[in-house]
Amino acid sequence: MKYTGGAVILFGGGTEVAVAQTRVSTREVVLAAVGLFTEYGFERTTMDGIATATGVSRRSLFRRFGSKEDILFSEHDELFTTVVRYLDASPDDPLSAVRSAARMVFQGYLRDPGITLPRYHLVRAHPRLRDREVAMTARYQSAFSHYLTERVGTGLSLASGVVAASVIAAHNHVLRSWLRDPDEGVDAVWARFDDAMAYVSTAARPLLEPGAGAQSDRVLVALYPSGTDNGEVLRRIGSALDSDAT
Amino acid sequence: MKYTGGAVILFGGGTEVAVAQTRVSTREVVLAAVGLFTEYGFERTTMDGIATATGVSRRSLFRRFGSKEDILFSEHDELFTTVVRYLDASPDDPLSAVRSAARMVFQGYLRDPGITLPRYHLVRAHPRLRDREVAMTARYQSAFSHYLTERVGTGLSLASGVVAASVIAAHNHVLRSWLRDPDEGVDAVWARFDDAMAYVSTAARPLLEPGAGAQSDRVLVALYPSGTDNGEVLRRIGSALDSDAT
DNA sequence: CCGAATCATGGCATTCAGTGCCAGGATAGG
DNA sequence: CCTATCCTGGCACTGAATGCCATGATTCGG
Repeated sequence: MKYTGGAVILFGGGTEVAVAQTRVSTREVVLAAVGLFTEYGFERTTMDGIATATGVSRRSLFRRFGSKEDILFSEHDELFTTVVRYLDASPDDPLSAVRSAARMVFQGYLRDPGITLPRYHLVRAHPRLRDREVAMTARYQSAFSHYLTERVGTGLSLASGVVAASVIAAHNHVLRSWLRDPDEGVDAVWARFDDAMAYVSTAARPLLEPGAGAQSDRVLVALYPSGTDNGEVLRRIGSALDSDAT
Repeated sequence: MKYTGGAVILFGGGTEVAVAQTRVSTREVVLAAVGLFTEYGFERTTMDGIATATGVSRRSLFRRFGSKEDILFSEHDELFTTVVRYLDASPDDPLSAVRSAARMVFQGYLRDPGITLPRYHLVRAHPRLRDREVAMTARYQSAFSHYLTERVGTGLSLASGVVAASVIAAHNHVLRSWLRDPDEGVDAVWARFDDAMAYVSTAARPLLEPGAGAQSDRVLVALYPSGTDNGEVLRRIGSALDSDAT
């Protein structure tokens, strides 16, 4: 055994410096792996390479992370469990809770650009990693959907699935734009995120209202320019109701 | 070389019968592989095993399918390209075209229960395969989203993403229920599928209307029980408009 | 009908991810 | 101080995936 504890690694220069400490933290390993991936490509980077670069044995890497891909997404997994716990403990209005949860996920990306940004470029380049990333967001979507179904009733499971998918889609929409252009100001990104969430919430709210699931109910959605006179709106809705009379 | 052409395989009895023909069809290989997977489990089934069971060499299996997982999802890939081609050639109302495309996907599952049903159980059992399945639906969602954005204008890209996600969610909702209980009548399944599509279309349509993207516009969503008198609906909407007056 | 070019196939060797097994050192607990 | 438990690393092995090459099949021009 060469190391009795952790190691701080400097790569890029090729020199490795090991410092005896407690143990190599997960974050250190992830950062080192991300660096190797972006420099040499994902598949051309071997677990042996990561092992020698971090000072953690190949065997221990597999034990702690499970697989080479899992190194890239390990902190993402932690975030997921955090978000799920948060949801389970949310007695609030379900839709608001889901919005907050989505906000936590978004925050998880913004908080750690040193990992999420290079990972984004890796994910774009390798279909395999892309699938993995997609699977992650699908896990969030599934968690949101189950949470909503549980809170608003099983009669609205379809609506819950649609709303969860919409929230995730809006989240990813803003997230991708930031990943493509991370130089945008943080405030501006958050503003666009909140706008997107408000947008999708407005559209989703009525779907989750009690009684909205019954097929015998009717939903009326009217859309009109902001300049339209209220009376004109009422006239149009009235005619729509007449033509839709049962 | 042992075989000059295709092979028809009977497994379960363990006997393999090879018949000289053109070449082992993709479908035959997939069915054989699915049989082995369900019988022995996915990871315990080796490519060597599939090779000997089908009469196709291990090397050719990799060449034709790419990987062990890809054998399971190969016909799914074909369907995807078909759907994308269909979308590209659809000059219709974009939302209707997406609905039709979703219908094609659903049909793709119902048409071939001999593959999709055992695959569903495999996917449920193995997280890795589940990720793969999720990635497939994400590809559809992405294709739908891009198609919608292209047709309704880039100003509605967020709306396109949300609508695509909603359509996929509704599709998957009905699909999963069928996969769980495939004994349900085909007509009933299609009825529920069409209901779900109508449901999500109704909610999605206004999001894609021209001008809906501008923030200065207002959207009014009214929800009321089916028994409500039209006049009462108008009164409620009128009061809502008054309280929302700019 | 035949020769040549192209392509698909199979066999072989190699790399590397992932796992089981075991030994040694660290740590906690009595 | 001794022991039980846990974490780590080394070793060996399976199997997926790929590159290379030879061979057989197919197609096409003559």
